[in-house]
Parts: sequence; structure tokens; C-alpha cells
Amino acid sequence: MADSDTQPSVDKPNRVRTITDLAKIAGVSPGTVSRALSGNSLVNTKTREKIEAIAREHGFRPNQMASKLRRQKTGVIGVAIPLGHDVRQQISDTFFMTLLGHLADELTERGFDIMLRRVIPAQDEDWLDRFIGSGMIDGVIVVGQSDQFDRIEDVADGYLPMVVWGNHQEGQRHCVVGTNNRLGGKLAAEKLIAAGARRLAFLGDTQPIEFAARFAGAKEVAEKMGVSIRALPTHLSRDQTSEEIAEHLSNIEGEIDGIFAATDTIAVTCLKELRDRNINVPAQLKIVGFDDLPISSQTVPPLTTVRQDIAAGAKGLADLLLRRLAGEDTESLVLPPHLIVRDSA
Amino acid sequence: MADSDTQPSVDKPNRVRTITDLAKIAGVSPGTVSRALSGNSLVNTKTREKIEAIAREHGFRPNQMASKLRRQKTGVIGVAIPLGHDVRQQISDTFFMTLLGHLADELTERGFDIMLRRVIPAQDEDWLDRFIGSGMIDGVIVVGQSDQFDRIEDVADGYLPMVVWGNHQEGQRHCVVGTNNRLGGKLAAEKLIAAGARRLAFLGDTQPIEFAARFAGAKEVAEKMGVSIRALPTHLSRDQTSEEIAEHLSNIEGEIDGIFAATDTIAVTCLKELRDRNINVPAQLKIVGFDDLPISSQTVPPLTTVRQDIAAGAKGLADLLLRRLAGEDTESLVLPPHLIVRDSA
DNA sequence: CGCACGATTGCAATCGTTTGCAATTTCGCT
DNA sequence: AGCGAAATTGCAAACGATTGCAATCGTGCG
Repeated sequence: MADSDTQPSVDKPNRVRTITDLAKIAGVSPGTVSRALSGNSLVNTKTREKIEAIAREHGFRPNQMASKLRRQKTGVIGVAIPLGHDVRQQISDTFFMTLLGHLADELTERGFDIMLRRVIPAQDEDWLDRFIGSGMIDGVIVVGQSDQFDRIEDVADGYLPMVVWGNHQEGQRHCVVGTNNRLGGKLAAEKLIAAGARRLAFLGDTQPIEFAARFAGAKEVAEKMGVSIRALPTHLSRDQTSEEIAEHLSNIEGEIDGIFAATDTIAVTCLKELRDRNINVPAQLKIVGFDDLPISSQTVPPLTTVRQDIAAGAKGLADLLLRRLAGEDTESLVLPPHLIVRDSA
Repeated sequence: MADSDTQPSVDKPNRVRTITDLAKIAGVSPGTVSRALSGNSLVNTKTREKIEAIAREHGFRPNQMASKLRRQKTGVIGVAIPLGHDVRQQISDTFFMTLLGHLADELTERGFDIMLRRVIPAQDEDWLDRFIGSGMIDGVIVVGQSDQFDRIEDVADGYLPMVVWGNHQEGQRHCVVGTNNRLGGKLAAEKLIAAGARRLAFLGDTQPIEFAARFAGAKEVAEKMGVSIRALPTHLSRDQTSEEIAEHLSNIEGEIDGIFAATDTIAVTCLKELRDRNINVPAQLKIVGFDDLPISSQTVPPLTTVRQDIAAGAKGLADLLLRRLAGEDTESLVLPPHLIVRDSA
């Protein structure tokens, strides 16, 4: 493809694009320019200043690709978001997006760039190997295990600089940061029961490992307390959710007096549906959510929920990854959930 | 730094890391391997299959850095989020995050990767040049003009593959995608007035260009209709917002009967504060928001708001950028806002 | 005045892949 | 069997920055 005039190389006759061009102008060798610009090695102060001046004047920036190729490191952290269970749970999902935001803040502060990759495992068998092996990133953060637990485990042995957001399981090999979901589930169930509920339901998909753990925790408490609990499966994408929840609510009308929602997003939708049906929360039905999203304090009634500390999670992910980048084999980090009592239970 | 044993090169004695290694095994030249793997050029089918087999067997992936360096294109789109007016408006802001999510979906679908960069212009004069000149990205999408309108304009002339999310101004040179904020402001004011409000207030920061346009639109309508309107400045970060809004509400108690919030996020917080004060919406005070975030339909009362079509915006950004990448000098895209009438006005 | 040593700088190989051009092989056809 | 065109493959020069090693410059000191 002849792209001779695609680039705006016309404005300045012979623009300084390479370190060699600059060297020619400065009357030194490329090596010296490289040293002067990278700052760390020994260059005569006068020479350095001259080179820096010329660089500034011509708006020169060393080509990162070449630099990275030569130095075999990129300064880029890959962030992969696998969309396993529910492809329609786009990455626009509130929780993930918030986590990503904090992650961006943390990593940027430490001088790393972020390469974002949304991946659909069903369509791309070895997404993780591909990402890692691409040579474009120094390390990878996987946000959410989705249904890819095994694949992640496979990779973990041979590749140190990887940290995963998700659930921790006894004896797993990959380094994970996440909330103690099981404990969170317990807190939720205990609260519902303490508030007087006796016939519980878990509202949400029980397939994803995190949600399964939440359900398991709740179930354990319920059984110990002699209270019934059942799962009402739901998808995550917004449009379906509403209808599914509506249907569930019709089915369980009067049979259930306490709902543990897998997610605040689900809980909020549920709250809305209940209001439409004139079911009073918490008098007739108690609800506890999970996440403590910003919305959750603004609902009517304000949502009682199990808080995940997203900021701390992001910080943990970044910290651990950086230590692994330095060669350390770190332990997983399991964060404690906190029950935030508001008015819905 | 001697990192001889940092890498796990021990597991497989002599791993296939380069195309040359693979070529040696296959008994062909590196060039042939490159052609076979890239798929597009002419290679004997049998040779290709053999090479592919060996590649698969050894889990070989061509080094992207080298490839990108040689081909002078990266397959990466930079997404910059300038945090100008309010550094504490972290990129975890709901609207931007949602836009980013859709953007990720769009670009990924078209085979591009995303390099995310959060940037604080106040701390980094030439963030945009640096990003563009880094050689790491083929094009850039700037999410939000913030207070960087001029800098963006400066760059626009010399650099084609850039598209910006934001407000469109008569005669500007950079390609922008965004909602017609002024029109949106008009719709909001018209609705408030139609609902019976006569003393309006605009709740939000009027500095950012998008918000200024919204306010201007509302003001135009208000003045034409002989209705008063005033601005109540607010910041964007959540913690401050609540208090600021509370203070404003105390000050204006009884003097205002219609609020146009710069953002749904602000509107939602405002709704909550009003509820705490037992001010009935919409009877005593009418509210219209802006954005139509997912939350907005779930509030009590559900929020009347001006909808921005985020998905369409993301698609527009991606489309235009790709056309610019191909050398076309595209026009800006201004999307129409839609008034979504619910119960708050 | 000559030598040695430290401070700078230049040289050239290297990172791993792509690709224009030329050489070689394969085939079809007469 | 022989010739030419078409199909494959090999060769080697890029892409642009980094860095170990060696060469050069300058200066202090005997």
C-alpha cells in the first residue's frame, strides 16, 4: 500500500523521527542521544542539555516499540476481562467498571500503562496464552474468573506475573485477590434471619464461582439455623434481569420473606419490581444485596448490603502484581466483607 | 541486572521463542515461517500446515513488539481520559465508565486492542503529544474535552486519527462525537416549565464545556419564556457532591421550584437529599437530569431525564476513528438528545 | 614532558519480525 | 524432452532504540 502522502510529513520538511536524525543534528552518535534522553547513564552535562534542547525543539519522542523490543519489557499491564457465563454481561457492568477505574488509577500512578482486553473464552480457546505470549505486556490482571478457573490454573504454574480478581479456593495455585464470598454470604443470611426472615431465597446465577460461594455461605447459615433457602437463577444482563426477576417474584409471592441478592444491581432491580407490586420492604420482604455500589445508598429504602472494598481490591491487585513482576511468589489476598446495615433488612 | 534464572526457561530445555527457532525446526527460512503464520501471503499449503503444526505444538506466538515495530502499526487504539476540572472525578465516574465499556466492545469487535490512559493535564503539559508520539498506538480517542479544548485543537491539524467525545462548537477543527448538549438543555428547561416550574436552577459545575452548553440551552429557553434561572455550582466527586447539594438545597428552600441537574448522578443524589428533607418531588420541586443512566429508571420517583445514547456514541467514535485511520477526513457527529419523561417532572 | 586514569563518546551488534527482490522449483504444454 | 510461466522459497535489509566494549579526550601528577 503506497501511503507516501498519508502521513503529514509535509508540514516540516525533514522531521526528526529517529534518534539517529537527532544525533545527526546534534553532531553526536545515536548512542549518546539514547543515553542523554534516557537520563540514567553518564553523559556530559553540556552534551545532555544540548540534546534535550534539540529534542524539545523538534518535539521528538523515542519510539516506544523499538525501545520495548530492545529492552524486552513494555511497561504495560494487561487487564483481561473474560466474559464467560453471560456474554451479554458486557464489560459495561458496574462492578467491573468501578474496579477497572480504581485499577487504572493505581497502575497509572505507578507508571504503568493499561492494555484492556475483553475476551470471550467460548470463541477463543487460548485467550490467556495469547495475551501473555503476545510480548506486549509485562504482566496480566484477570478481572473475574468467570468459568475459566481451570485455564487460569494451567497458566499459573509457568507464568509468575499474573494476579486474578475472584474467589479463593483451598489449594489453588494462582494468586487471587478478592472478597471472602462465603463469609459475605453468611453475613447476609444471618442478617436476614436476625431481621425475622424464615423462608429465604438467593436471587442470582449460581454458576459463577463467586456467586456459588456466596450462596454456599448463606446456605450453611440457613441450615444451621433451621431456615429454608432456595436459589432463583437469574442472568446478569440488565434487560433480561428485569423480566426474570419479575417472573420469580410472581412465583414466590408469599412463599418467601427474605431475599439475598447476588449483586446490588440485582437487588436494586428487585426493589423496583417489589415497589411496583406494592410489596413493602422490609415489612413484608427483607432484602440484602452484595457489593455496596454507590447506588445502593440512594435507593428507597436504602439497601442493606455486604460491602466489597473495591478500592482496596484494586490496590491489592496492583501491589501483588508489582511484587510478582519483581520475582516474588506472593500469597493470595482475601479481603473481609462488611455488612452495611441500611433499611431493606 | 543478571536475570538469568528469573524466567522459567528451565521447564523446556530450548523453547521456541523466535520465528527463527521455528524455521530451523521446520527446515525452512524465517521468511517462510512469517508468511505461513501471518496467513495472507502465498505459501505452499503443505508447508504452511507443517509450520502451523510445529507452532501449535510448541505454543509459539510471534513477538508483537517486533512485528509492530517492523510494520509500523500497532493495532492498538489509545483511549485517553483527561481529568481536568476535577481530579477527584476519578475515571470511575459512571458515565465515562459506561462509555468506555461500550467503546471496548466496539473496538475489540473490530480487532483492536485498547490502551487506557488516565491523564492529569495539570501535571503533564503535553500528555496528548506524548501519547500520540509514543509509537504505541495507531490512533487516539479522547474521552471528554475537560478543560483541554485548546490543546486538542492544536494537535488536530497535524494528526488525523483522533476522535474526541465531547461538545461540538461552531468551527472547531477536531473531530468530535457527542450529544447536542445545548438542545438537551433546552428540552430539560422546556419540560420543567411545561410541568409548572417558574424559578429554575441549574445544579452542577458550569465550567466544563459540555455542562456550560447544557446550561446555556436551558437559559435560552428560560429567558424566552420569562422564567428565572440560576446556576448552583457543584463538584463531581461523590463525597463532596452530597454536602454541596445539601447546602444548596438549604439555601434555596422555597425559592426554587425546578432543578435541572447537569448529570443523573447529581440528580440522584439530589433526589435523596430532598427525600431526607421531606420535600415532595415533583409536587413541590421538579427535577430533570441528564444522561439516562441505568439507575435513573430505578429511583423514587423515577427520574425524568435527557437521554444520551452512549452506545451510539461509542459506535460513532469507533466508526469515525477507523475511517480516519484509513485516511478520510471525517465530519463531527452530533447526536440528538431525547427527553425521557418519567415522574420527577 | 610523558604516562595513567577517569570521564565521555562512538561503534556495532542486537531485539524478532516483515517484505521486496531474486533464485529456485514445479508444472503445463507442445 | 524442452521451454516458459507460475508458484514457492530464501536472502538480507529494514524497523528504531539500547548497550557492552573499545576508542578517544582531557587532565593531574611524577
